[in-house]
Formats: sequence, structure tokens, C-alpha cells
Amino acid sequence: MAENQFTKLRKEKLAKIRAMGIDPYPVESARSHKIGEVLCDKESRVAGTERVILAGRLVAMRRQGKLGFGNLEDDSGKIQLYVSQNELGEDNYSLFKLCDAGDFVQAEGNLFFTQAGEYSLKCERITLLGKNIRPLPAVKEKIVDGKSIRYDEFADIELRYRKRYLDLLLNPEHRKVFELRSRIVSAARRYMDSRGYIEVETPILQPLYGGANARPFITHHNTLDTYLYLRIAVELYLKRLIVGGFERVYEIGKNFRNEGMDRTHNPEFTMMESYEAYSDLNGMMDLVEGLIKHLALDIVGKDTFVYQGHTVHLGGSWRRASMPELVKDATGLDVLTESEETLVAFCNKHELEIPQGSAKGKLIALIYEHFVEEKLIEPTFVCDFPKEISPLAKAKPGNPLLADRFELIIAGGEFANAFSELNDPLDQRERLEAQAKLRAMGDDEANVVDEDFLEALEYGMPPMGGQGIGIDRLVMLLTENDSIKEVILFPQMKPDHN
RNA sequence: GCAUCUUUAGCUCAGCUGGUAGAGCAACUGACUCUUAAUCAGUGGGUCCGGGGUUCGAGUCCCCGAAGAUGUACCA
Repeated sequence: MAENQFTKLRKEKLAKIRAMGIDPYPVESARSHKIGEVLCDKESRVAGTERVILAGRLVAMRRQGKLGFGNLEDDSGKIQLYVSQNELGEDNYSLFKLCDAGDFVQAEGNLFFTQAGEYSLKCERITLLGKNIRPLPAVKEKIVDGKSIRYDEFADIELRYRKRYLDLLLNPEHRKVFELRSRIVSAARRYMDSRGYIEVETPILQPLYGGANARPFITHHNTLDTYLYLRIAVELYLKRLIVGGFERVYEIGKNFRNEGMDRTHNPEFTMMESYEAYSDLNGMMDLVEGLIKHLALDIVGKDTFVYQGHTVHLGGSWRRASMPELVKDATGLDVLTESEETLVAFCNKHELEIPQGSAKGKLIALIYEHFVEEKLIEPTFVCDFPKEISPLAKAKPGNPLLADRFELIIAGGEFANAFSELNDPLDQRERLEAQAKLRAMGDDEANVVDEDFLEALEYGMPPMGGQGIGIDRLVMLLTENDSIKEVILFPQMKPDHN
């Protein structure tokens, strides 16, 4: 960014400060209290003679000649500084006069109430800890009846994403979203840990990618002179760990999918996947429902959320429904008994675009997605997916056309995906080879055949349940944000050419 | 990807049927020893998102492009 009038003036101040023999970026600081600490027990602190040293960012200045007020903020709170030449002496006060809103300072003195009754630090010494040379956007705040009214709010959405540090600094409600995200993720870890799961880390750079239908990012390793893929899912590696004898594993981490970006998609996003030996689809429903309810009720503290224009209730017992029945209720079509030709005709009639190489299973999913999914507002486990589009899931007992799989739908969107995992190595090979044929026919999101994974299965894998939850979307719901960019600190943005 | 809207000072915004750019805050100078959106007086500050075009004249009209938002299609 080019130098502007502001940075030029502040660099001149910097030179003046240095000419006074003061280092504007000293190594040492000596904070005795966080601001939040001294905001408690105000009366007794004022009555006593306790000296405190506070440190933080100067966020506002009100100067009047040989007296001035500033607001000092750290991550625990904000307090007013009372700065007078009488207390500081001329030299130190002249340093204060060179300070700007945005500087980091250390202030030493006693706590007192001003004539206006505001709890403040009466400064006896101001030390500069870090000079600012680019002014912060001038947001002003007034407290009326305990509620904050902000003027000239830093509100430009694009700037908020591109300069997230300013958003966090100037918009406390956005900082709270990320604090809550952090608590949600750590609570999810504790929830899994307390159920005997161990957290693992598997490769992000993979020689083959798999575990989902998606196009990958490709990168290159110089020393190996080989192409690698950024993972699109962790499924196949976690299953290898179950083969290796771990019975309960989970991973929370980034996946990368080389696809479009919009309100609910970022190219890199966070998933939690878990696998549990000797469990199955029902076990996964209990796990997912228990986890999300715990996060809502115990961490966020409520069970009703407004999301994407809908009011969603997470309390109560969640509905478990069958995809073919849902489709039948919505369209009258019995997708299990109707012929593929009938389904094609139905899709054509409703102008649903049929992807290349779609067989019956894909048609059923297509019809479901258009006529059912977006209408499912309250949490619903949609079971009985077509087996054909579930290449890593076991067949449903008693119905070879269906998979023992569910997706959790809330407010018309997918929040989790789970199966009774396929552990028959020969069946798995057939399914992946069928996927490879789809690829050959032009479906570039179909799975690839991972021989190393198939070999692992051949050594034997116990029956198990596995699930994946999209963490970003869960945080969107739990923080009531309709855009994924609001819950990712640094969302992917196109280069800014201006 | 397509459609619509937005882009003007550091921030938030105004700018009419085309006439040569404004406000508040921030900044700077001065006054001010209990202010708190401090106040008062004064001053400076612009690639009007970028590039073309029409016109005597374009922030404004037309075309191309960029970024963002929203809707829509596909993927979590």
C-alpha cells in the first residue's frame, strides 16, 4: 500500500520520539494486571493504594491541553486512562502527546473514579510499547443504557474479510463468533476423547485422493518429482488405522475441494470424521445427535437457532426417515419399483439436468435433492441412500439396492454423512472399479481405485460405523451466520487488483 | 457459470435530467487540567474500482474488464 498522508505524519512522530531517546518498539514490558482483573472489586481497588501496570492498545484519545483521557484495551477488557501533566511531568507528558489511537502503551498508576464517576487509571507513567503508523478506521462508540451504539462502524464486508485483523479489533461481535468457534471445536474434541476416541493426524498431501466425490487440488513435490493431491477427505486413512488395531479414531482438519465458492462453500474447509469399530449406522446417529446437542445446549447454551431464514429446534428426538419414502411423499414416485426410464422421464419433465453417465441411483438422489432436501428444516436423518452412489458403505441389510447410510439434514442443508462402513474387500474392489468406470465415462468426481487401501481391507477390517461432520457449517448454524465467510477467519478471496 | 445490485477522502456515506466533487468522523494547527461520539476555531486531504467510447464537457450516459454482495445451478 502506498504511503499516505497519515503514515507520513506518523513516521515523523516516530522520528521525534527517537530524538527524545525513547525506543518506540522496546523489548520489555511489565504488565502487572490484565485490564479485566482490575475491572473487578472497583471500590476496594480505589480505596486501597495498589499500583497497577496495565498494557494494551490505546483505542481512543480525548485530549484537552495539559490533560487527556484515553481508552486502553487488552483482550480482557477496556479501561479509561486519566493522563495529566501534573502526574506525568513534562517529559513523559510530551511523549503522551505524540501517542495516537492505535499505539500499544503501558500505563502505571492508581485506580480512581473521575469527577464524572468513571473508573479510571490515574497515570503516573506512560511507556510506549509499539507505535502505530497507520491509523485505525475511526469507529466511535457510545454506551446508552448499557448498550453500545457504534458510529461509522467498520462494516464493508469485503474489507472485513480481507483485513480480518481490523474486523476482529473493531467489531467485538465478530470476534465472539471465532471465540465461540474455538470453544465448539475444543468441546467436540473433549466429547470424542471422553468416549474413548483418539485423535489422529493423517496426510494432507496424498499420492491418491479418495473418500468423497470431489475434484482435488494437485501439487508437486520437488525432491520426489511426483504429483500429490491435497486430501478431499480423511476416510481411507482413518480406515487403515482401524485395520491397524485402533478401535475409535477421529480427525478434525482441513479438506480441500477444487470446486466453486459461494455462501456455503470455501475451497478449504474443516471436517471432523470418526470411525468406531463394532458400531454401525445406528451408533453413528446416536453419536452425531448427542454431539451436536451437547455443543448447542452446553457450549452455546440454547437449542433453537435461526439459520438461513428458518427457525431450527435441536432439542427433542431427531426424525429418522427413509429417502425413498420421503421422495414418494413429495412426488408420488416409488423410486424403488419404478424403472430407470420412468425416472429419466420424470427428471426431464421437471427440467432436472441429468449428469453424464447417471444410473438409477444417481437419478433417485437427484429427485430427492430437488424435491425433498431443501424442505427438511428440522434435523432429519435421511437414511436408505442408493447403494450405487455410496461406494464406501455397506448394503442395507435386506435390501441390496440401498446403502446403510444417512445424511443429517438441517434447514435444507447437509450437516453430516455416515455409513455402516464396507469391510468386504472384494465388494469394495468391485465398487471402486465401478467408480473408475464412471470416471472413464466423464464423471470427474467419481472415486479412484486405491490399491493400497484395498490391500489393507484384505488383511481384515472389523465392522464399524463412520461419520463426517462439516465443522464450518455446524459453526454457521450454532452462531447463526448464513455465510461460511463469517465463520472462517481468512476465507478464500479473489486477488484484489485495486 | 448465469442474473441483479454495489464500488466516490483513512472510515461511514451524499452527489438530481451530464456542467468540472461534498458531509460527518479521523488527520493537522491553535485554545482548553475531570473528558467520554469531548468541545470551539482554522487547515489540508480524491487514480470518483480499472480501460475504452459518446460529448464542447463524464463521478453521472454507452461498451469491455476487476472485486464484492445477493439470488440461481453444481459440490460438504
